[in-house]
Amino acid sequence: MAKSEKIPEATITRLSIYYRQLELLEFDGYRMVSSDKLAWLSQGNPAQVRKDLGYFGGFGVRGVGYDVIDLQAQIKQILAINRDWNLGIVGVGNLGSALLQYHNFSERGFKCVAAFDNASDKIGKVLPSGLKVMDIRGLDSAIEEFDIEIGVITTPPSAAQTVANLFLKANVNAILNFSPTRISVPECCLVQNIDFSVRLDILCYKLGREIVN
Amino acid sequence: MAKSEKIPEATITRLSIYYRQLELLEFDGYRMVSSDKLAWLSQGNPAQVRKDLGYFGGFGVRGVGYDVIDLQAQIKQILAINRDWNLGIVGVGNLGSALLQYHNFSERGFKCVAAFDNASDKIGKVLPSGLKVMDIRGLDSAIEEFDIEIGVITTPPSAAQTVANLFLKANVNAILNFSPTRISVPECCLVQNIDFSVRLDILCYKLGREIVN
DNA sequence: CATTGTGAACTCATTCACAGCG
DNA sequence: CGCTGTGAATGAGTTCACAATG
Repeated sequence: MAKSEKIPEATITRLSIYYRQLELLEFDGYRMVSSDKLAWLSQGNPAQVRKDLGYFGGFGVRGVGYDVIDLQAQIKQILAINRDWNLGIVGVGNLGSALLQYHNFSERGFKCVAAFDNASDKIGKVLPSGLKVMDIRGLDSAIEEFDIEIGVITTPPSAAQTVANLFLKANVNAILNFSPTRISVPECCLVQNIDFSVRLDILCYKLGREIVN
Repeated sequence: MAKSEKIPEATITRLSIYYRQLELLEFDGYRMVSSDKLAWLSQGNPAQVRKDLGYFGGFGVRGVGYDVIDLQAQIKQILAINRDWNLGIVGVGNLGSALLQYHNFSERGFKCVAAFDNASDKIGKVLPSGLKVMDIRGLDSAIEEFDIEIGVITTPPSAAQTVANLFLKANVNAILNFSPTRISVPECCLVQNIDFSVRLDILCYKLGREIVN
């Protein structure tokens, strides 16, 4: 019952996954779902589903399950995705460009409101979305103007720390870092790393083991 | 000493990160590094560094540290990234196209050797890399021809499971899944998910908490 | 009576602390 | 003497098992 126990980050990850399954369930016309079914769909364990949800309150009905619509609303509220968030992307290379057009972001309320680069041949270019690439030197004022809340780094690794510092100076203290390096930031700043090659390395490690064994 | 203890996946993740720092250390001219320094660079704990490395053998010299070059070689061997791996990418949208040109992959020995889509306006198109987009219906034979070992899914979520099944049928049992959905595969198949919006949801959750508290 | 909610048990991962060694 | 390697201690996260209940 919303006891302020420490909540594992893995729980938050799973809530996000449950949420997606709930969308599909609603689409398929389900009104209620059991922890058993939700766990199965999310490739998890029913006890875990109940415990995860239990951290935030008793959303279920004993003997029946969880209301598909209601639980979506609850999770949206918990994850604070019941509103839009403004993203600013730094680094308009291949990956940055892809993210700027990525439907999955806009559909889910993540709005790319500004794009920055330091290369003169990119600055001023108008992207397919209609957004004009801005000079990184204007980051500070743009953050205020566009109310950017989350910074996205899609630069080469050598520039990542510099960009992070710029975000920090401009009071953006949530960063999604796609560059394959760890940036160092003060306690107050939230970072999520998405490092493709670490993921590939893990696959290779396991593939390597398999072949050996 | 290579005791076949169970090794945490987190250890593998960290090895990948240590490896990157070792590259930088070598570049900066360092010959030796202590667990203390490597931990600091990798934003971890020195005891953890030693334990992680200890799972695979005693690579260090007491009183001195680890040889920067030698440790790189050891980690490459452990992660099985001391050779190239062939990737096949399915879904030549924004993200897929970005990955196909992503330098970080090719530099690290991950070779995109084939690209597939099901949209007739994409099939046959020649990508900047020189690769020609193939019809997904030719996946099976292409996998053999190009010796594809790792399948990359960059399709919309609705197609992800279908693509995964195609990979499985063609005996590709390592998948990097960028679609924001969980695919279900048999035990023998390795999957790594890279789900951008889950990462963003985590940031939002924490941002939401901060504002409240 | 099926299914939730949750303390207790358990499993897995991290950190400590120090013996071992170059 | 300094730093590694590692068993032991701690801490975190998951699963069990069952009482509570609509």
